[in-house]
Amino acid sequence: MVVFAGQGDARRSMELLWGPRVVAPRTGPGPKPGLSVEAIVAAAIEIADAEGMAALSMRAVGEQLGRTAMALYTYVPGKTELVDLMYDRTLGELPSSYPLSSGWRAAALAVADELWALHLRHPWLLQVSPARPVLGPGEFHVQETLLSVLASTGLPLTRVRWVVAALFNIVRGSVQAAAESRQAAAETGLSEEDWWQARSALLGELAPDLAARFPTVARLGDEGAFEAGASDEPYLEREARLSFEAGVELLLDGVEAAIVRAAG
Amino acid sequence: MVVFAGQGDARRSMELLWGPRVVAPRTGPGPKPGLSVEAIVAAAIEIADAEGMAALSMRAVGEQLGRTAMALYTYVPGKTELVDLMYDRTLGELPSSYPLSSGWRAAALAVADELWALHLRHPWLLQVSPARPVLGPGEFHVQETLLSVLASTGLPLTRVRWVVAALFNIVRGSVQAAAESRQAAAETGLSEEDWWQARSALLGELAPDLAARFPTVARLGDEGAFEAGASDEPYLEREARLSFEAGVELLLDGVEAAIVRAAG
DNA sequence: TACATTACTTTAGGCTGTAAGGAGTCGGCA
DNA sequence: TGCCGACTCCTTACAGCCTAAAGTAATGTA
Repeated sequence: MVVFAGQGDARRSMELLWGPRVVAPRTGPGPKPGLSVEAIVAAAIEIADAEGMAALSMRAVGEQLGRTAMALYTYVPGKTELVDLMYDRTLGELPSSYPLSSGWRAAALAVADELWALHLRHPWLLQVSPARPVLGPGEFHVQETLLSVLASTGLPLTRVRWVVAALFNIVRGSVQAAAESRQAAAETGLSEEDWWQARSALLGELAPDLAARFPTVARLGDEGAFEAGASDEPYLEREARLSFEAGVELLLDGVEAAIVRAAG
Repeated sequence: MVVFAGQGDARRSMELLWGPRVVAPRTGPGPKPGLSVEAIVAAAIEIADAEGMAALSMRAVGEQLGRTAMALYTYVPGKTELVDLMYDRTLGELPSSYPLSSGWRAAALAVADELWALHLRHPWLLQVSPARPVLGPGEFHVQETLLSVLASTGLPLTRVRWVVAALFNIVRGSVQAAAESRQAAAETGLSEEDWWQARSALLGELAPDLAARFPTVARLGDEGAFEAGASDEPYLEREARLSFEAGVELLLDGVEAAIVRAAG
């Protein structure tokens, strides 16, 4: 049940994460490798993007590559490590240069936007990190990017670190809502409005005292917060995006306050 | 593969979430129920608390109650619904009254602390909500609590909503790091320092150009950000707690700025 | 040509959630 | 009293999962 991640496994993982991505062709006996770690990771990412993390099985990845599941174990120690690789490689996609010419705030917003888009392209990322930190180049790359942009505020790095953490959490949290909304719509076939309508009908029936028990939530509903609005964007998804934008702005306001305080 | 959550299932779920928790003793033929939904949920929570979400199987829950896995299906439609119930019941644990006499900021900090503690007591909560919103009383309770406290800032409710979302995300994100740290230590038996030491040794060996590639991260390391410090608290866990506190403060600073802006 | 080495497959075992059908228990009615 | 029907709980079974172990085929070197 409990897997002890021994020294050997840790080394192997780190080698895969940090090692060269194009392996020099082996010289010596034995058949030529038909696959590669990178090909396997790419196939796995493709599956997770298209069908979600639940559909990601070793069999499925093998099939995608015209092999059996067990063939993958020649290249990758196990599924855990494969997922770690997927995660880290994908984080590495984040663009790295953000001009500071328009100020740190604009740059920070740009990184946040890219991070949001990255997570929305690969929503399965959100199901990965419940594991411990992967410590791969991709993860470092994201940290470096965020840290360097926010270090330009002039705040001490030890404080910038917390800003980065909070920003990352806000992005992850809000994009999660958006991703869920997409997935729910795709899986059930129900449009979001239909789903919501069915649910609120049920709520009204099974919890008639809702407004009395949760007055503030009810008031929020009364103020039309949950209306679909005119845009075509699915409502939960728009909701999530707005929450993301507002959260980031709030946080950056807090950073600005900290800068003023430090200067004053 | 794809499960269509039809109308019937939705109704059943909502009934379980919102229905009475002590069921009136049935009158009529048939053996008396030996279990109850609440007993099953409690057993499941116990297992998840003690051994993590991965150890939560229908068989395990049944065993805990002296039954087989299939016995549970008399009370609960399936594992998904059971997890939803666990999630919602646990959120319902959040204390609900936070005096505003010391100001909204103190109250907001208090809620955040309780929410943090709640998640740390039940770290599996973090693996649940990748599903769509449960819409149970516990979830509403948390929303109501946060909303009502932050509504006392005087900001319009539609803006308070984003504050709540951001706050929730910061709590969840930072507590995740703390929970992971605990779990890793428990599973590997390695103390955190040992684990970290082994990893940084590997990093130094496999990625010797780390400082050049990620200068800001390296600078952070140089400034002693990753030192253990004097306290007994495990370092990653302390790190997570500090990140939580700093993130919340930053956010509330942002809220304060918004209040000033609205007033001025 | 024989051998060592490697890629890949097949087989198998122990998990998982849950569908299906059967056994046993009880309340109410004839 | 006897039986029916409802109900709880069980056993069995199946499809899927990850992966250990062993077997097969292909390849380069001695």
